[in-house]
Amino acid sequence: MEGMSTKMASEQQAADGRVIGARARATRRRLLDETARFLDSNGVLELKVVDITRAIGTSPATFYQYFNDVDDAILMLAEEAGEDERALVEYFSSDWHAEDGLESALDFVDAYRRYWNANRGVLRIRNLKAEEGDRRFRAVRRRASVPMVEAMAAMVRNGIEAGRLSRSLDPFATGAAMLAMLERLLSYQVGLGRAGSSVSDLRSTLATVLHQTLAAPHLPSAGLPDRA
Amino acid sequence: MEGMSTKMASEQQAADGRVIGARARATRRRLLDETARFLDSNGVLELKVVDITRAIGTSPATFYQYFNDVDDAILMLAEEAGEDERALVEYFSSDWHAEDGLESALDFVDAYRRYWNANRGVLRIRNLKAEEGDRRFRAVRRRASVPMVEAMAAMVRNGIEAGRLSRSLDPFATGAAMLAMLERLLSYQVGLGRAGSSVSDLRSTLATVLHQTLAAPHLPSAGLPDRA
DNA sequence: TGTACATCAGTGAACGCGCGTTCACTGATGTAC
DNA sequence: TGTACATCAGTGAACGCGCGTTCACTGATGTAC
Repeated sequence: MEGMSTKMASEQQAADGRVIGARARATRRRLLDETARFLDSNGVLELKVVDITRAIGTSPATFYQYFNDVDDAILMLAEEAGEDERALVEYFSSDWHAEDGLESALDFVDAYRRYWNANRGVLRIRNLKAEEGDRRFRAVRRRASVPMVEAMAAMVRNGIEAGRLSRSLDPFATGAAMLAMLERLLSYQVGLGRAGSSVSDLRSTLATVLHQTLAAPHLPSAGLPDRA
Repeated sequence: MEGMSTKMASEQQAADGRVIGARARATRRRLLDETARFLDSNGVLELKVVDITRAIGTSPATFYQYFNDVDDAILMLAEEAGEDERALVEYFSSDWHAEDGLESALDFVDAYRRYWNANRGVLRIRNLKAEEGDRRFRAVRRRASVPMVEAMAAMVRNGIEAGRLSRSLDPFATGAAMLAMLERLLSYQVGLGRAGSSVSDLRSTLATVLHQTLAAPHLPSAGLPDRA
């Protein structure tokens, strides 16, 4: 349980602590990838070590050379996904108030969608476990999302100080709300399609909401009175 | 499988189709309630019929008199929750453009929070199953959320026609996005608390985002130019 | 360059727990007369 | 009002599948000389 250095532990050691070579590392990778594939297609509720290992033509015993149990493997996948998620902060370094601010928002939405689609199975279970109170998954999720939430919070803070945004927004909560919207809505997707909203409707809607919530541009008709 | 009238099936028959009396109905209720309690506290992943039945001092065999399996029970709980969810549309009948529009939004947020907290365990698994592709859970969720999403979509449609809202919003997708934000953010709650946003920050943030996205009031400083 | 030995990597086959599920039964409630 | 019988409701105890997990082993790769 103790004794693993957190950083990159996933790439250095077997479950018994022994250092592993290149061949072993490849096997471990295949196991992780296959686990992710199963999470994408079949879901958590019927995830079985036997299936995973058989699918890549290896034996269940092999799995236990690298992971203590399935959760262990999933946690590592979640950590990897987290690294990709953290990388998304870069999309908040451009100036969303500029003329082409909505473009920046669209770029971010697209990047987030790619990220989500590449990791949906893993993220689904990460979030479930986190919500069910698993401390390890809580921690992984927090580490992944805080940077992005903070970046959005900073924009809101600026906006409030500049008088562009309502003081009834809490910066951090606003960031979290925006992230929540993205996460959840992307997991709908299919259902939405049936209801008549295309992927591009979704895309521009998300970008618009993000943009106006975080950067408060003028609306096309800003300054019109509410209807009487 | 076939042959059950959808409406109120949960209150009329045992798993074998036999009509049941008052005593049986009470037992069934206790089973459902206990299932919900387990979903709240322990989560889906370790839900066991034996535990549920033992907790209310009855036998696993009893469970199977009323439900084909655990999913069956959960589906019924999800249907019940759905009825409560549908009832929330009423909060969109008041005029969110009125002077006290933000109050309307706050009322809705509070109601939604009560709803969510009363059903979090069930909703969590309903959404998970729906996302993993289970048709029955998909259907239950759709029936529950479409009315609310439609109500919000209608507000957006009005707003766009009146020139108050951006044309880059797709009405239905916007409604879905707002619902997504609520659902997901409420399941965070705990994590947010630790990060320094209180429940009341959360409340006013959600209400503000909803209000400005759906009803586009003037902002405190509407009409100011973007910063140069 | 070849041989012996050490270490790394992988696995077949079985064990056994835990749980879903069922069956044959007991007990409770209702009803006819 | 009491008794007999029918139906409803509940359950103890066991069966057995499916899966996680392990152990003792084989095969592959690396290294010393």
